[in-house]
Amino acid sequence: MIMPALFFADTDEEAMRIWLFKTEPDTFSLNDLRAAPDGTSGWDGVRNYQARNRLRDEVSNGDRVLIYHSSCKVPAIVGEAEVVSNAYPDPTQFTAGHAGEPRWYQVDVRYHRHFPEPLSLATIRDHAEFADMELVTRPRLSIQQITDRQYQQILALCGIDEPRSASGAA
DNA sequence: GCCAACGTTGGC
DNA sequence: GCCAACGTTGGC
Repeated sequence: MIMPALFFADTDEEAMRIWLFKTEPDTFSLNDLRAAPDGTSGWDGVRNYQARNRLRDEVSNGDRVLIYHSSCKVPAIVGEAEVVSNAYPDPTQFTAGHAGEPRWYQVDVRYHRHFPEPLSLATIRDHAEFADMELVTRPRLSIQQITDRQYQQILALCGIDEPRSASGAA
């Protein structure tokens, strides 16, 4: 049997990925995550198939997550967290006495930091280099991918002077 | 609160 | 499997 190279690339290397998770701060904010026990909470309530597929198949323990506040006064990237579990069934999908094959998944995330300067959606739209960010091109997707380059640019705009190395390779 | 864009559902 | 109707998202 021949395994496609991509199979190994995805499963062997486990390169750290960078994501952007959207949340409505009125419901669950970065402050709420910080205040959670251990600064850790399950990221539940994702009810979109593409977002679900990413959570289940691509998001993995150790990945980095930018937290974006939506549906609020100043929609913005406000800080950062990290993924501290692999995907598991979202328990909020099961109503009492109605368990079954899980359809929705979640991961656990742990608070890392607020950024000194939140990066507003308006500012992101003003920067041509962010034109291909999913926040711009697919604004409704709740689990978004961030490239390494975008990540470095975002950190700089958010007032982070000495970003952690974004990948294992220096 | 409005409304455009988008995702999902369900009849055929 | 098409597509109209409907529901949701989320910026403004």
